[in-house]
Amino acid sequence: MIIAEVCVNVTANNIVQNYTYLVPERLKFLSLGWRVSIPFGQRTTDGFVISVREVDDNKIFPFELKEIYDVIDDEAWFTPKMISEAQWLAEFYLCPLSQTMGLFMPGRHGKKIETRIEKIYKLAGVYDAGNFERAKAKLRFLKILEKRGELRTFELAENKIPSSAVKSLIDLGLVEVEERRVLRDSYSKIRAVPKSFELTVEQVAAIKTVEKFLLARKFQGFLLYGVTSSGKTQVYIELAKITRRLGRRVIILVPEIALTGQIVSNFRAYFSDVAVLHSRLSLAERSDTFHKIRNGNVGIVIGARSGLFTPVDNVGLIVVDEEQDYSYKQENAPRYHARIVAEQFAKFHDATIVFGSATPSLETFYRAQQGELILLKMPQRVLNNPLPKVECVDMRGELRSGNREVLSRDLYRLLKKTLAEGNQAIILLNRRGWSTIVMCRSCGFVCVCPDCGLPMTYHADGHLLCHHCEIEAIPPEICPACGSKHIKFLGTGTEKLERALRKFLPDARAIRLDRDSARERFGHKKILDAFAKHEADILFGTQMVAKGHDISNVTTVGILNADASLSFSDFRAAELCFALITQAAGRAGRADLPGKVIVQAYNVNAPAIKFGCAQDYDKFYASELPQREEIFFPPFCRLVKLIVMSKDEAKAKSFAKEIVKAFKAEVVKNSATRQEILGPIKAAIANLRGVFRFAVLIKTQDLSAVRNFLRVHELHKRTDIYIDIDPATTD
DNA sequence: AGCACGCCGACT
DNA sequence: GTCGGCGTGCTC
Repeated sequence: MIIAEVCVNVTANNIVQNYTYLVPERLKFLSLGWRVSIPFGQRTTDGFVISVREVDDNKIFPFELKEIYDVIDDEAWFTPKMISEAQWLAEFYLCPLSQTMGLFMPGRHGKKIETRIEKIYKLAGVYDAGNFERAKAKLRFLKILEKRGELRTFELAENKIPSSAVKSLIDLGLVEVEERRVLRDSYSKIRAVPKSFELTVEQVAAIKTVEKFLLARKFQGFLLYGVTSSGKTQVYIELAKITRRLGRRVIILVPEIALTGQIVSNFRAYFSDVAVLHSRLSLAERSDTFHKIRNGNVGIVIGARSGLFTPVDNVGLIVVDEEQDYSYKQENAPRYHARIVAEQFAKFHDATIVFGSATPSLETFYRAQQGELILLKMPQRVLNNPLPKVECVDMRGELRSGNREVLSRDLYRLLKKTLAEGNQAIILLNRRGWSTIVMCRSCGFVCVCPDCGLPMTYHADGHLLCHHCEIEAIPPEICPACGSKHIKFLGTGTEKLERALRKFLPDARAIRLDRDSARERFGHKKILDAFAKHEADILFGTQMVAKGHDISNVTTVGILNADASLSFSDFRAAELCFALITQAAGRAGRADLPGKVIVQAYNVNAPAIKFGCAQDYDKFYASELPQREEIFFPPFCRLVKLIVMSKDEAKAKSFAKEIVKAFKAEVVKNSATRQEILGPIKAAIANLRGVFRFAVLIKTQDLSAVRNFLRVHELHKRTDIYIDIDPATTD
């Protein structure tokens, strides 16, 4: 008899092993990678075949074998490579295999996705026109087929050919039908023409260095550290060309959907076999794209972090663009970081990996300094565009001189000048909504989300909105805590900025780009396209405005509340702040139109602001690194965050304390390398829907020792703990 | 995760 | 006496 090891697709931390099923005779073609529907306990669910083998009919199992019901797809969904990658992910992130296998599917559960089939009609024999003198439609159909070779279903109507004519010609054997699968692809229309230009000396040098390793087909990592507009994309394209010439494939990762448009059209100008993958595609589209990749018809996969999880094989090059970007981190389980995963996958493929950034993460730059990654520098902008001039405005000074507005006087004047000259401006304010905090002036009460406890943002539509849970509430007129009427709306979001722009620059055409204004599918693209076509003078909004687009008329960039993020206790706050300023500033100016940037901040002496304004990454890095070393944080250690949950606050806390105690006794004491454990502290979201949450932070130089500890105590199997390896935040 | 089994409180 | 609360344990 034939039995199969099946990974059962139920999301439960305590189901870690695979289950054995009997393969019925009619499914004996089954092999590894097929998705199947199976009985499991009292219900039916889906599962993934991990292996199939023949065993003796008399073999007895310590449990009752059940039969696989059926297959889900028409072909094996997972390739062997996908399965081994999923297995590695499950080991690394300490989560069930079913969860990591799920990353490689278009939806959470294996559901058959209907394929779209179209019929192709072809001439099947020689016809005698004389027989069709009175059958005009039939004759027309035959003539078109003769001329064009084939006709597709939707073209029948265009040519006014009735289905009756088609049917009778098929019956006569003069026309044959072929069914062909249609592959849906909403990016198929994007195309661009290669621009003619010469590569810079730095670009050529970078390409030559990487080329050697591409040819050797050995794993090697690179950091392409190039200032904004230094032409990193063109380097990726040239490297992709080399990789394709070697017959190998390419994965390009970009942080967000908003970015993919630009890079997709850049690549489409050079390659015809580009597939695009990100989480906003429809299930059907994703499924079709997988089919195309599985059958080897794709040479280049461009995607957000989920672009890693496709059937693409024989990969020679992986690019992680804007590697410092935190949208590479998945916040829900499995909590992977695409930068880490990409590097491991590159090793599996003996591929070259290139991390690209103008403001590398401290982790990556440190690795380059240590020689783990080869550093490729591109300090010059293409066409020798000068970097824009950056001026920092101290908003405390503005306040003192009586300006309580959102815009400083300098920025206001600069905007007026920019518009008068017919140029465009970008303004970054990294908070959406109207007021970022609603507070009682009498007692200090702050309106918080009933679900997660984080402060709620007031929106211009009159609602309070939790930016974490998307829950809406009505702002109170009197304080629910003390009954006072002094409710104040504090802090500035993009909606309040919008009013300020309309008030002070009434003639300017300004469009807002944030999650609210770009909610619809391809919403970002519409707004950015409109701005690129100069249908607006000012583009303002959250960090989306700073990312991945080049608009040549932009001469002015304003960054408001640049230091707002510095008030968070997060150890990465300075790094994120610096990166955002540099990125936004990089949007300004071109060769004949020098750019100007105004950074508004309260704490103008903070290194992130100072070096951000100087656009000096090296100095920022030099000032930040020793501090990280002193407090023992990445890049000097790896972080593992545990969140312990319970409806009983005391229980959660005491359990978290037990973990800390055990870790100190078993790991910190016995380890040859440095390990620390902090906490428990109340998590940033201290209570989620009645469940109390405590955070424990492990700082380690030996991840596998930590993993081992968690496994020994079976903490990864528990439903009341979650484990986050390389977390984005520490609480 | 689900679903069943099991052991204690308030109802026709 | 039973209906149903959710704690515990298992699923090939």
